This record gives sequence, C-alpha cells and structure tokens, in this order.
Amino acid sequence: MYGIIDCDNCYVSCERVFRPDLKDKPVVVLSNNDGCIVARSNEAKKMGIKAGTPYFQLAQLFPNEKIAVFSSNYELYAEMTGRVVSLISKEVPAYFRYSIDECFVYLEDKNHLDLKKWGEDLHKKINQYVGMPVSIGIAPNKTLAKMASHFAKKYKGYRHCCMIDTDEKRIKALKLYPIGDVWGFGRKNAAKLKSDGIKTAYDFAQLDKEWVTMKYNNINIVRIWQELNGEDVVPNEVMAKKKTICTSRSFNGMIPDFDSLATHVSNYAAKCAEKLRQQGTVTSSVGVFLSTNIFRNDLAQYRNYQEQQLFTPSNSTITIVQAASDVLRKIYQPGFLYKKAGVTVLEIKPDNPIQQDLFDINADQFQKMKRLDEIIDRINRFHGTETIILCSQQYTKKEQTMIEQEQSQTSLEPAGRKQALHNVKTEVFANVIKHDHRSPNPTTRWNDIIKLK
DNA sequence: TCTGGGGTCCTAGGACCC
DNA sequence: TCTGGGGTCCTAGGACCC
Repeated sequence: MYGIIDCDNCYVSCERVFRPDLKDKPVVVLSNNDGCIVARSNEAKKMGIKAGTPYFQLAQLFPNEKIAVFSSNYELYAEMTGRVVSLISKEVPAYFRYSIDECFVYLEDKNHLDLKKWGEDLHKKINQYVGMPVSIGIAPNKTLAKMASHFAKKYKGYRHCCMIDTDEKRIKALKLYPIGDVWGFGRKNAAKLKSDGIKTAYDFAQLDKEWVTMKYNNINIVRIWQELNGEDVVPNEVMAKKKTICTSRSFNGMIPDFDSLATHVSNYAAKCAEKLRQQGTVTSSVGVFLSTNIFRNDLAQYRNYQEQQLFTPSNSTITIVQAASDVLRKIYQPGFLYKKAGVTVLEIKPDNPIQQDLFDINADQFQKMKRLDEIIDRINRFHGTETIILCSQQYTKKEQTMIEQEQSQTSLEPAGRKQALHNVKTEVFANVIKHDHRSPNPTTRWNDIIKLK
C-alpha cells in the first residue's frame, strides 16, 4: 500500500501557526512580487477567490470583504514543511517528497497494522508537533491514494485519513470522482474525455483497455486507466537529482538598461551554481532568457533565449556567472523595457568524475576554484546568505538601499553585504522584489521571535 | 499601476549512421 | 520496372504536476 500526506492549504497553514487569530478567517498568500494568489484558506475558497487571481484584482472583486493577505515567505514554508517531512520519515521505511507540500510513503512493512488508524494518528501527531493540518490518502497505488487524500480533505467524517482498500470502496470512490480531478488528467485531456461523454473516473475505468490505448495513444493515459482499475504501474520515483535547474524572477517594475539586467542575471546564475553544488552536480550548458512585459500591449515586445556550452562541466559560481553574462550580452537588445529574466542550467551530471577539457584550465587551477566555492558556501551558510558575492552580483546603490531597508524590516541580523558601494550604475525604474505583507521568520531567525503578536 | 516560479515526461519529426 | 531495413540521437513543442 501507498500513502500520501498532503498539507492542507500549505502556505496559509504555515502563516496561521503564528497567527492563531486567523483561524476560520479568509486568508490568502501571494506569489513573488505580490503578483498572484497562490494559496487560499477554505474560507477564501468558499468566497469564490480563484487560484492565480492577480492580487490587484482582489479589492475590485471583493470590495467589502475582510481578507488577510500575506506575501510569500519561502523561508518559513521550507522550514515548516521540512519539520512535517522529518516526522513522516520516522514513521515509514521509505518516502518520496513529491512537492513542497506533498509526500508519498511506502507502507509495505505495515500490513499487520490498522492503516486507517495509523493515518489518523499520524495526522494528530503532525498537527500537535508542527501545527500543520494534513490530509492522508492510503490505497494500493499512487493514483488511488491521491484520490483518497482528496476525500479525506473534503469529508470531515474520515478524520483526515481516507483508505481505499477494497474493490467496493474503489468503485464507490470512482463514481463520485470527476474525471478532471484525476491525477494526471489536465485541462486538455479532461476536455477531450468529456467530449467523449466521460464524466467520472468510473466512466473512464469502465472503457475497454485496448480501445483506450488505440484512441488516446498515450502511455500515461493507459497507466491512469490501469491504476483506476487497481493495478500498480506508475513508476516509483526515487529522490532523483534535478536534471535542469532554473532561477528566474519577474521584476518589480521594468528594467531598460544592460547593467542592471546583468546584475540580476549574475545573481540568478550564482543561485543556480549554488543549487548545483548542493546536490553534488555540475552543468555543461548555461541558458539565459529575457522577456518584456507580455501584458503590456502598448509596449514593444521582445523575448529571447540562448544557451552556451561550457568547455568543462562546472558548478563554479565564477564560471557560470561568466557564461550567463556572455549569453545576456548576445540576447540583450536596447530600447525595450524588460520585466523578467532567468538562468537555466542543463545537461546536469554528477560532479565526480569530471571530464576535463584538454585545452581548458589546468587541474591545479580547477582545484583552487573548487576550494574557493566551498569556502564561499561555508561563509554564506554561517554568516547569512550573500555575505560574500561576486562584484557582478552587486546591486546599485539605490537597489542596495532598498534591500537593506527590507532586511531591516524582516530581520535584525548583522549579516548582509558590507562591501563599499562605490559602483553607482544607471538608475533603474524599480528592482527589489516586492513583499509588502511578509510575515516574520520566527522558526529560523532569533530576532523575529519578538515580532510575534 | 499592479499578472509567479519552479519542475518532469512524452512524442513526432528530422538528421544522421551502417 | 524495380528504389531496403534497420538503428540512434537530438530537438521543439506540448501536456502535465505542484
């Protein structure tokens, strides 16, 4: 049997742990830059607030409602969900973290137990220790487990854990389940199925397997059919290393000039290098993309993306920042107002052994670079992120002031950049990510504890 | 005025090899 | 008149997930 543990309204629940006054009240959490609504409490969902709604429309759509609003605070969400996973990991022989708020568990060692009771107890434990409400689904395969967790979320009677362990329960669940809600059926596939008169998971599972194979000619759809009929065929994931890594942001405002863009791109590249080192990998291809504001029909539009190969696969900040800057220089066009940029690293491989290029830097220099990165990582871990950065990552004085203001609002830590700010570049429209409603970080910063109400 | 940020996998088609 | 029969690899685009 498989289980899935799914945090209820994850980001909202994280915020509520430190704001118990918001229990039973409508709460929403926004994306970066306070752009869109990405999480909603049950009360907010009931009011009809849709996921993905641009934040600026909220006041227009719901002028008379009192809604608590939070900017996203990923430091807090990572810490809280990490605690949930740490509790889960002590209970099961193996698990797979599927996303920030979902975790599959393998339960083959628990056949002698009352699994339904085990799930209810796990919910209680997570709620008591972390304050996070979760829904648990248990079934003979992952598709049915996901379905069960939806029932656990929807109906109070399940006491947060729903188990599908007999054919009778499976068929009952399938009949109640809209086809579009099945894991793996997105908008397109669901529309196609509906046009064929298939409304529920049961309708689909009743079809002839050969017919489904012929008609849809898609291995994933056939697998879903098999799982709805009780087989266990969706491959088990392992904690795989990422095959591509991307760091990108929309800007708060728009940026016209190359120098400011280059600073942002350098920072994204440095972040990618850090992520590569964290998972013990190197890249041999660095891509950069640029885009103007696609919502502004009144402005000239330009988008581009290019990649550059590295001579030697690398995870060195210096190498990757340099490659990204080179690509940016190629794709940058003056005369546009840019809204978004990002860096992607591809062709990721384990960092040992690395095939070195005959004509590239010698082994000695390579080792020196490696040691430099290790030391920078260590200092940044200990003294706070971005204590040491490359010169090219350094924002202009205006941007720097905004960052410091923001840091002083959210943290009293002494860390932060201490370099002299002599390099004042072109003025830009705006720069630092907007987080007007960000909560404190009492789980990761001592000084934020005193900010709690 | 204001519209997120990540990922994975599959498929078809083309280029190339012998 | 007749014009083979395998392969692999890469890429772009689409669909899906959270």
